[in-house]
Parts: sequence; structure tokens; C-alpha cells
Amino acid sequence: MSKQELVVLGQSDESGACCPGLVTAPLDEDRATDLAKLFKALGDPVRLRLMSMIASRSGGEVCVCDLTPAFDLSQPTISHHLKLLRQAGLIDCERRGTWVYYWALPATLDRLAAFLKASQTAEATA
Amino acid sequence: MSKQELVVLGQSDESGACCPGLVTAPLDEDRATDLAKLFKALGDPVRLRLMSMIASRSGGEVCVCDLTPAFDLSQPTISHHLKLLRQAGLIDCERRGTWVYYWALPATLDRLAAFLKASQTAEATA
DNA sequence: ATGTTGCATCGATAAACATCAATACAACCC
DNA sequence: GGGTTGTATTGATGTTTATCGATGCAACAT
Repeated sequence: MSKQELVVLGQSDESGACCPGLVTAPLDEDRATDLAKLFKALGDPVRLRLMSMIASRSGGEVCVCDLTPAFDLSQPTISHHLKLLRQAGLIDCERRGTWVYYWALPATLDRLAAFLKASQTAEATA
Repeated sequence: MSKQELVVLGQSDESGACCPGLVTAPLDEDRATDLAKLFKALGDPVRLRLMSMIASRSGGEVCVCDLTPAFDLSQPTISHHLKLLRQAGLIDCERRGTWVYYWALPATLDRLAAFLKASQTAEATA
């Protein structure tokens, strides 16, 4: 029994076929534009913390009401950052009664990880 | 309710991540600020392509004179992006005669990769 | 219905950013 | 020296972004 891997949802494959990897070959313009949006979404401390707070709930969702008070920012600002993360495909949400719950979309994170992971293989000295 | 993805990965984690990882625990503010700078540096299509062009030269360096003509941008703009990548610790450079050569700093890429890689391990319970 | 609470959207503003032309600098060549 | 080439810096400009207060909307409670 070695590694078993089960991925649901659109993303086809991991580090190898689908995406070249940052180090394996120069990125073409389209892929660069696409991936840069993801990096940019994570390129803000508030969003990175939000993403981490959401993704570290392994089982599932976080209520916005648990996220907002963790920051010294207004509620609309947090809402705005959550929207950006959602537009980037990193998280999704659903309203349940009065509250809105967010959860991570691991496929997108995996895509980034795979893209960067190839970096390690090329430079043998890590 | 919406479908949650289920990712099972039997990898034996030898990445030796020094840092928590995005999914393992909520990021504290300092680490978030620090890592966000890296993501932001890669969050521009031009810089991402530059980074890829530089890093994909596994053995070594790229002359700026090879980078600039690959873009439809002015030379100062490319120079500016290279500076940002350098300030982020992703690349370094050296002048050799008339030309300036850039190379990737894999340790920084590895840090990002390790940070994201942990994302894949945590989704186990659904 | 009326009020209350949780969250999103709108409009405004100040800061950050990408970009360029012009210029400066550094190293070479003659 | 003077001229040329490669790269960085400067200054300006238009665009994007982070942030807020005010407001809107949805779901509950009474």
C-alpha cells in the first residue's frame, strides 16, 4: 500500500503533465497571466492569513463571524478580501441562515504547489 | 451544502518544512507579512515569466540582454521588475563586464513550495 | 410588522503600482 | 579622451488597490 491519491473536481493531474512548473520551462504569457492572479491573491498579508485560517479548518468551513474579529480591520474590508480570494478560485462560500461559511478549494492550492514544487527538482541542492 | 473535495495523499512528507504551512495552522501576522511579500513578487505576469525564464536555466545565469527582448515592454520596466524580484530574495545578480547576469535563489522558491505543499496533506477528514 | 444581526455592496480616498521617456552610470572600444 | 552599448535610476502619469463609512439586503426573533 503506497500512496493513494484521490482528487475530485476539474483539476486533472498534479506535478507533471498539466502544468510545466516554474523551473522546467519559461512560462508562456497566458499561463503566466493565469498563475499570476493566484499569486497576487495570496500576495497580501490579510488575505494570506484569511486563507490560512480557512484552509487550516481541515474538516470544513469557517463562519465569517469567526474571521472578521481576528483582524484590526473593518468588516467591509474583510468581506472584500474574501471576495478576492473567492474570485481567484481559492475558496468558496455558502450562506446558511444568517451566517456565511467559507471553505478552501484545495485543488487551486495544489495547482500552485505543483507549479512551485518542480522548482525543487531542478536545483539539486535544496 | 456543497461538495467538499476529498484528497487522500499517502506521501511521507520529507519536505522538512521548517515553517507551519498554510493549512496546518493559522498564520501569525509576521509570517503572513513576510510570505505575502513573496507571493506579491510573483503576482505579476511579467515577473512570473521573468522568474521562470531565469529559474529554468538550471545551471545558471541569464543575461538581461536575453530577458528584455522577450517582452513588449521598455527596458526600464524590465529592469524595475528584476529589481523587485531581487528585493524579494527570489533572484540575485552580478555585473560581468558590460552585461548583468541574473540567477534564481532556489531556497526562496523552496520555502514557498514547502509552505504550499503542506496544503495537500491536511485534507483528510470529510 | 418591526427591530436586530450578519454580511455584502457602493462610493470615496489615499497609497501603491506598472509603465514610459529621459537621463545617468559603467564598461568596453577606438 | 570621445563614442557606443548595456543596464539602472529618476520623474511623471495613469491605473489599480486597500481601506473606510454609509447603506442595502437577507434571515432571524419578537
